[in-house]
Amino acid sequence: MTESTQVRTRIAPSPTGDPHVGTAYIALFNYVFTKKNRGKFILRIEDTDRTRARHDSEKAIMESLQWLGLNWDEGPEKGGPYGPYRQSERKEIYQEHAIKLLEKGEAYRCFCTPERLAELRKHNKGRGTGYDGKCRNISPEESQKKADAGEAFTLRLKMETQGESVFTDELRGQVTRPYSELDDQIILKSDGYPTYHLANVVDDHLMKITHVIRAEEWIPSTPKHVRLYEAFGWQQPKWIHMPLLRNKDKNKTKISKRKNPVSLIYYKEAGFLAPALVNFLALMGFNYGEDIEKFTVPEMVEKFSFEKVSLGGPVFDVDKLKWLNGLYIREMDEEKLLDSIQEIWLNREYFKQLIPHVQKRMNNLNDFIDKTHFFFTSSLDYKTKDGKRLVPKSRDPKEMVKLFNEIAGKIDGLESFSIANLEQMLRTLTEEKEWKIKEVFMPVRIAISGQKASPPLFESMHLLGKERLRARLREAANFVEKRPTYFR
RNA sequence: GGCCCUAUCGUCCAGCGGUAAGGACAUCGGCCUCUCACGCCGAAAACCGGAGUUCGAUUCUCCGUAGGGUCACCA
Repeated sequence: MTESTQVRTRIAPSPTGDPHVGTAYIALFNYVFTKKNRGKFILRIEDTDRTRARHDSEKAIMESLQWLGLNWDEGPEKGGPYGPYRQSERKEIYQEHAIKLLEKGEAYRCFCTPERLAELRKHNKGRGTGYDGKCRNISPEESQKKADAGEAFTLRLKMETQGESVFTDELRGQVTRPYSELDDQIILKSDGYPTYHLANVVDDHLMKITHVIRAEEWIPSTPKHVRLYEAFGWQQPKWIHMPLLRNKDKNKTKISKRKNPVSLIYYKEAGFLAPALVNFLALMGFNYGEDIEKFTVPEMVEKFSFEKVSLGGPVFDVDKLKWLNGLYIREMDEEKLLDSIQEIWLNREYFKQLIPHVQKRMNNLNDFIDKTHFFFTSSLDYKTKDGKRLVPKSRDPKEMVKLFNEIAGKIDGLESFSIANLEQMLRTLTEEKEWKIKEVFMPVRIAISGQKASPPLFESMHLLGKERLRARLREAANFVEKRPTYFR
C-alpha cells in the first residue's frame, strides 16, 4: 500500500468537559476501521474555543481513551509527522490558509458587529444565521482600508447561492442540501482563531485524513466543509456519519448527561470493565454476525465493515451493559478480579480519606463498614425508615425530585469540585428557594447515604466523587418520582 | 418552523423479493439449589400507515406519519 492511499482517520474531541461516551463510541469505529485497513488513527484536540477549552479535560479524554484501549498512532505528546496535534498550537496555519482564501476571492472580511448579527438572526427564515451578505460586496480596497484602520472583522467563506450541495455519505448515499439554506460561514473569528469548519478541514487535509468518521449531527454542516475543500482546490475525504447514541427516554433524544451518565469516568468508577464497555459500544449499530454479541476489539476488527452498521439511533441501555459486564467479570481469573476490585475503591488511599470522618463515630473497628458502606455500594435502598426522609413532611415529592435533579445539574457548573463549593452551592440554592436548611440538607444526606446519620455531608459528597454523586442524586430523584405515594 | 437523517419485539441487532420474521437484554414461568446469583429450559413480545412496481413485498419507489439532528465569532 502506498503512502498516498494509506487509510488515515482521526478522533477530534473538544476538551470542554468530561470525557464523553459518545467520543469513545466514535473513536471505536474509527479505530476498528483503521486497524482493519492497517492505517493510522490520529488524536487531534480541537481547542479553538478559548473560553471553554480546559487542560484537565484534555488529559481526562486521553486517559479514558487509553483505558478503553483505543490508542492512537499520532497525537499530542506522542507526536507524529503532521503535528502539532492541538489546534490551539496551529493558529498561524489556519490564518495563512484563511488569507489564501481571501486572496483567491473565496472569502471576504465581514465587519458586522455581533449585535447586528443577533438582530439578523431574529428575523431569519430558515436560512442559517440569516446573514444578509452585507459585507460581501465591499471592494477589496475598501475592505483593506477598514482592516488597516483597525476595525474588527471576521472572515467569511463565500457560499453558492444557487442550486444544491451534494456529497456522498458512505452509509447513506447522496445527501443533498439546497444552497439557499447555507449562508456565508464565518471561518476566522475576530480573535484570530478559526471556527470549527476551517480548522477541521485544514487539519484533515494537512494531516492527510482519508476517512472522516464522525457523528450524524455533523451531516447538516458537511456541505460547508465540502465547499471549503472546493475553495482550496483539495480532494475531499470519504464521509461517514455514525448514528447518534440516544437516551432511554420516550423520544430517544440525543444522549445527554441530564438523563444518562455520559462520562467515561463514571463508567470506570461505577465498576464497569473497559472491554465490556467497548464491546457494548460496538453493539450500538454494529452487527458481528452469527448471533454473537460478546467479542473483543481484535475480533471486531476481523469482521468489520461499514455494511454491518445500522443507522437507527441506538438507545444506550445500561441493562444490557450490566449483563455484558457480568459476562466479562465471570471469566476473569480470581487474582485479576481481586486486583480490579481493589483498584477502584477498596484501596488503602481511599480508606485513608474516609478514616478522619468516621473515627469519632466508631466504637468498634467493625463500625467502619457500617458508617461507610454507602461509599462502596453501587445503589442504595431507600425503602427504609430513614429513606422516608427523602421527602420532608413540609415538602411534596415533586418538589424534591426537582431539587435533586437541580443539584445534580449544578455539580457541573462548579468552578471546581471542592467541599467548599459544594457547600456554597447547596446553601445558595436553599436561600434562593427560601426553604429551611433541614429541608434541603437532610434529604440530600439521605439521597447520598441512605441514612439520617452519616459522616459530614459536604465531605461525603466530595468523597463520593462527582460522577457517583450525580448518579446517586438522580437515583434518589427517580425513586421519589416513581413512588410518590410511599412518602405520604 | 426551514432543511437533513432515520424507521423490525419495551431495548440492541438479524433479515438484503417468496421465512412458521431469527438471536440477545429486560420481563414472566420452570429446572438446578440451603438463599441469592450463575447456568439451563420455556413463554410472551415487532415488520408505522397508504399507494405503486412485481406472480409475490418487512425487503424496491413515492407520499404521509412519527422520532431524531441541525440552523453561533461552540465544537
